[in-house]
Amino acid sequence: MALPNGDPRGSGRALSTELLLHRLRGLNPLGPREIELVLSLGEQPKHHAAGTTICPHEDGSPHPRLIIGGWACRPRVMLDGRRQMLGLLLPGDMMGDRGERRPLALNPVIALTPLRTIGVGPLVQAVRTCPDDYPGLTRALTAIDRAEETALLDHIVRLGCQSARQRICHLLLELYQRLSAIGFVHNDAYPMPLTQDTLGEALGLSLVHVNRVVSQLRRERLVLIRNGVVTIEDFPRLALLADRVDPTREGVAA
Amino acid sequence: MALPNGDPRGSGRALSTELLLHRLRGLNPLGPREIELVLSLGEQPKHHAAGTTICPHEDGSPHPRLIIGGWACRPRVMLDGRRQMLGLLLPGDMMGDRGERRPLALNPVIALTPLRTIGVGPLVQAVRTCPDDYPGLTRALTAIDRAEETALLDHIVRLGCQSARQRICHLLLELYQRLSAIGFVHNDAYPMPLTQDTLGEALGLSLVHVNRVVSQLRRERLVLIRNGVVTIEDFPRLALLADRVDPTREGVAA
DNA sequence: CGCGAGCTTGAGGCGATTCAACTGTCGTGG
DNA sequence: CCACGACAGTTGAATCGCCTCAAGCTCGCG
Repeated sequence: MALPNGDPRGSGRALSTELLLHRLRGLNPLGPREIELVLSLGEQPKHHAAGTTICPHEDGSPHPRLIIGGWACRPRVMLDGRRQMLGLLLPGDMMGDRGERRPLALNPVIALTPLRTIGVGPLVQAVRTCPDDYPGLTRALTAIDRAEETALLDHIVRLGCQSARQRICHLLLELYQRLSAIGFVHNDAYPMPLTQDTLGEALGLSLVHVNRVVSQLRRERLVLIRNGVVTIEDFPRLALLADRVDPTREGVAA
Repeated sequence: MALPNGDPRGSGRALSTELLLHRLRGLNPLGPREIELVLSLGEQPKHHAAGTTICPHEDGSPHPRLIIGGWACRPRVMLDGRRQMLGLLLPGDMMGDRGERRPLALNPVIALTPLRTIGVGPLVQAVRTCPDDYPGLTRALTAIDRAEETALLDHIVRLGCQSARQRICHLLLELYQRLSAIGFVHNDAYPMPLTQDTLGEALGLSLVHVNRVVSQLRRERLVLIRNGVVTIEDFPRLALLADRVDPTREGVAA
């Protein structure tokens, strides 16, 4: 059940395709032929150092890759040099060309931690040309697309009409849900390698203010962020404050 | 070349399919078979009063519709009753189901002006089942999808890291470009039926502040907004201020 | 040991919000 | 015909959230 953590070291091609398969099956059940296809691809995994730009999409189409381990972001750079994150990428997310439909894919992706990815070009290609042969994979890839856009919409809500407190809580809850789906949450806690600076770039806040709000949330025992680990301490209050209902967690609170 | 204006009255089925065809051809050249398909659909146009919610997507999938005339928006309602616009819809934009790929389509659409739409369910269906038969239409629909996501990304940039001044200018330029593509711009001016209130809901600003900034922009002779008409008075300065480069207008300035 | 990256804290200022009142312009009905 | 309300825009005053500048802190690491 538990998935190896995000550590990008410790590898082997076999393990990588296993991880890919695990992710896809988590999205949608796959038939034997589909499992066969995934495992037979043998696309070599790649490692990227933190800070590397991976997907500049200068000329041709960079083949789509799926993140196996580590975190990344999609920054948009403004004239004055400031950056606005369009989104955060976690294990199981995709980057690169997806058939001309996603301008999001044209934006650069930068590794925030050491990153491990695996090429899924042939897989995407196969599914695109004959989707009827791979119904489960088709739905799995569609689910990834959908999740990506859902994240964009949530991001707009945060930036558009929430206070710094709300934005931070809202994002932490989103991360909770996304990481929970891929087995990174244990005891209401999950790893969070983002610096407060990067958090600010994602949320449209200054480093200083992020710090103040985060430490206040800690004092109020709502969330605890320490040593790269986020611990949700009061789920109901947090969800209420952030104006975000977790669909997977209806009525869990006493 | 010029397109009839956004007035939703003045109708007839024939004219509506003509408009639909015009929009699609503006996106991508179509072959005779494709033109035939579009004109043969005969989907009845609908009128919606301003303020109407059109696409609540409660139960089944509301068939996709294309906007022929008028403006609409996609609001997301928060707990405290405030609204955040996820986007603005202009003539030529689409709403409703698009094959499970777009969570954006699940959000309600509300008419901001009297609105005229035409159903494109069969068309989308035909293109989806055998895209190879309608390459031009396929590309046209893809272009609509792409434009939608591009707008989302621009929206994030505005909300995330721009001042009120910049946000307003940035949005006005986006509208300029989108309306220009469908023939609504004449002499650097275009119709803009949004109230300052709605503008604020889109940009994450208060009505009062929108007003102040808009009137300052007017005093500085950058843009003029009056009687529902926006006139761009100083393009280069505006683009620089908004940190938005218009790809269709490179080097036009003296 | 000293350095750098990330985190923390204080002081001051600006941008945007809220509350409130006032204007102008419609369409409606007495 | 004018009174009326509804609606959009305008303006002022006070407040607050967040930003910037500026130091100082605490680690881990060469």
